[in-house]
Amino acid sequence: MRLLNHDSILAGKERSTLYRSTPRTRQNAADRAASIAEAARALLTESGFASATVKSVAARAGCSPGLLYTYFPDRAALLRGAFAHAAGHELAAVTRALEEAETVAEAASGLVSTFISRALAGARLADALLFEALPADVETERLSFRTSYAAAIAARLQAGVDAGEIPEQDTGLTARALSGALSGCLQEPIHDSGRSEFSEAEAAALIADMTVFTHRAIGVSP
Amino acid sequence: MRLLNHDSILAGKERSTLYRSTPRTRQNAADRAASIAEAARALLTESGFASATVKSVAARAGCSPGLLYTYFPDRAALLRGAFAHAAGHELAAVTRALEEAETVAEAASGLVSTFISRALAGARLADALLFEALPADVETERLSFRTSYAAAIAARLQAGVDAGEIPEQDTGLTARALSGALSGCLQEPIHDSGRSEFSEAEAAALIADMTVFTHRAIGVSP
Amino acid sequence: MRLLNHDSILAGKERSTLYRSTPRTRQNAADRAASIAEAARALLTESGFASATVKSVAARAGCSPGLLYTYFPDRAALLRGAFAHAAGHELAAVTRALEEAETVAEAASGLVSTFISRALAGARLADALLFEALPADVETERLSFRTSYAAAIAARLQAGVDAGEIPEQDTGLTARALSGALSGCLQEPIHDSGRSEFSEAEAAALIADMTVFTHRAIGVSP
Amino acid sequence: MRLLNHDSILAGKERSTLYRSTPRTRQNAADRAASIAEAARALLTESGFASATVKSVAARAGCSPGLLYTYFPDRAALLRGAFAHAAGHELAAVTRALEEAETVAEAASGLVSTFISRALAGARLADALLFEALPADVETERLSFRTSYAAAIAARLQAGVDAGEIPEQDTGLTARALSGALSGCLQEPIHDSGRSEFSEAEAAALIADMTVFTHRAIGVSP
DNA sequence: CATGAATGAGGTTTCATTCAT
DNA sequence: AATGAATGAAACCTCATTCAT
Repeated sequence: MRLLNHDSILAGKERSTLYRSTPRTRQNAADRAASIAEAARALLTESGFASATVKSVAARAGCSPGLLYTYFPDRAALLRGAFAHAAGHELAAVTRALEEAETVAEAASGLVSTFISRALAGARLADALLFEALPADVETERLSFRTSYAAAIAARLQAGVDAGEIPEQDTGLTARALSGALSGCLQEPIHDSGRSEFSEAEAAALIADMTVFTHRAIGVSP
Repeated sequence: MRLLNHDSILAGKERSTLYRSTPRTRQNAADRAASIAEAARALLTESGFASATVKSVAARAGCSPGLLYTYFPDRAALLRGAFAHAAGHELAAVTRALEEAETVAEAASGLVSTFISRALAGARLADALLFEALPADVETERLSFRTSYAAAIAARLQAGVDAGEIPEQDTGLTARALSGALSGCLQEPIHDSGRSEFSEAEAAALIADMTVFTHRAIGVSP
Repeated sequence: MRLLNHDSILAGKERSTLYRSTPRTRQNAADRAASIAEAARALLTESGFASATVKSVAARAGCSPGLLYTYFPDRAALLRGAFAHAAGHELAAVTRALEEAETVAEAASGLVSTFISRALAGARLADALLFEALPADVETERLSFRTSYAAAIAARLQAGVDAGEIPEQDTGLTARALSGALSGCLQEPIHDSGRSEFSEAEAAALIADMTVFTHRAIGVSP
Repeated sequence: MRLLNHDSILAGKERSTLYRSTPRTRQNAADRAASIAEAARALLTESGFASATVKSVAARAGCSPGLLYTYFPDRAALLRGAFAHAAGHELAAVTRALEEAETVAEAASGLVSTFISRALAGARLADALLFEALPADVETERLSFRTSYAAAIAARLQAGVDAGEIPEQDTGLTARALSGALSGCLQEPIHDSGRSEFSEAEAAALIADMTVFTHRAIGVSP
């Protein structure tokens, strides 16, 4: 499966440096970059993008604002990096769930339960990833991740179609619709309600209903 | 059916500055407010929210920046008003399509074809309403409209359930998922592709596929 | 006794008018001007100068902002007028007390008790007149009234000197000092404490102490 | 003697922007803050508060407008700081004069001569500190300094009372009245006359007369 | 006389980014 | 490699004043 290379964002800019690039140097640099991205991610998760100013990210990462520009070309790249860092975990979990399933029906179940249960378990992060206002420069990253989700889903659906498990369809379209549907069904509990804790029962009910929706939508025979 | 009262947003602020409220006065005021909201909407549609500064909106509306504050309490309210102005039309069209249909299957078809055909016909506006980054103050309005869409859809679905046309289900959840699915299926053509013109054939194909998706998802028997 | 002509401020600007100036016209005009000044005074008393915008004064006076400029050349004149309107009453009361007294000692007592008791009785107004920040254009009026107070006091003191009741002194200087002292002794109760109600006992104590201060300061033999 | 801590105003805001606080860093920061406050003070003295815009203060201090906000949280704090910077010197001089005197009579003389001679020597500054219109945000600082003057005077008077040098009295009240009297006696020469140069003889005469006033007022036996 | 919508200058404030050290 | 003080462009918003009606 081919994904958009979100990781490239984390690479930041080409670092012109006076120092020869030794393994030690590179390791330190990677550590720094990671600790900065991690600091940004933590701020996002805790209080949203508005609080993630360059200064506050630097403070959180324990370094100066200036140093940050050694690792990221500008603020947008930093925030995209932080977004990708967090969203990448989610995408990986969903991708794993899709790949582990034997049938397309199981894959759909796995997709729904993985997506929803992780979102409810980390509601604050999910809110940031799915619903919060983003700077225009970062919104592109969100849309790019939606595309990646759709691609992962489409690939699995296509395998299902090829295996005759589900009807012929534009699997790309179905996948984009499903990706949107999963997001749409979470707005009320995660964003509107303002809650951040959810019981197992709530999660189970939501997952059950959305699984039915998804199975029907892709044409799994009951 | 009860919708969130988005129109109230257009009312702007309490106009304590108007000393006496004559019909003539009110009409002029309403005209001005509408022309300002329209200018903002045009700017959004053409070049996104970032370009909609108070100054540029005023210039576009042919008045001074200060006058905006007679009709809107602050910039966020102005932009919310512009968003609501545009989004309200779309919501009304969709609501009409839902209400005119006799069966729930027809309602679903109407929903899908109305939503998609209007979006493809006004792709730039649809992009602004559905995908572009919004200031945090305005994003709330987008989410509020999503809720209104879901409410309109849920009401029609529930009627279908009550009439025995579709299976028992949490119609609120199904509606939110569908609302998200419709949005999700448009990202690629409307936002990612960068195109703003679409052929009838393209629209028809998309509508056809999404209608199948929707009918399956809500459980309309084939 | 000659006072600065504070009333001239109330005259506002020369009113060029298309109408012949009949007695009726003049009366109406005077009424309007007075009602506007009164509205401004009321706003000052209730909520200070910051709240006395041209618009709010007009609203309070039941007329349009534009009309206000028929009677006052600009906002500063309006506020000076309102200040003079209120301060003039106080000055008149003090002047009366000074003039009614037979001896300079009684005059001093009358000055102190009139000034303080009126200030405590109308603490909100006194705060505005004595302590609140004023626009630079209006502050001149406050200083001008201080001069008028000093002039009234000086005249009475000079009579006392001439009558041999108190020692030779620069009565102008003594008067200015006393005027400042009266203001100074009220800052704590009227402004700092934030209170607006004072018991008779409090007033009596303050008056008693300040009377002693004043008698000593001007040299009334005990 | 406990004074209100006006110096805290100069501290500006919590400088959370300074990452590590080294002695070198602190000294530089203090220098900058002082140079900005000094620029503001100079502007006030020369042309009043209205001219002390953030931009002009920055220009005078030789830095950018934005930098001011590193040292002061907002414009009002900056102006309060500048006011306190200047007023603090005056208060310190007066306090010193009060403390150096052996008897309460000498203290009163020292108070009067210090206050008046310094005011006449720096008439433009004195005008700004005592009489000029101030923004509401800064006027609070002026009133706070009046309170501090009164406190310093009251403490010395109370010592005089305790030593039996002057009669029993509410020394707090007497002090507030004296503080007001000193201010009141300077309005004519410093503000109304528009002059900024005064001869030794003028100063001596004013001081002599006010010393008599003050001695009488507090009850020093002749 | 009276209205009140319209003007528009100008101030404060934020924060991503740079660069001398 | 690291610092963090300094920059400076923009944006929002207020409100005294005017003028067409």
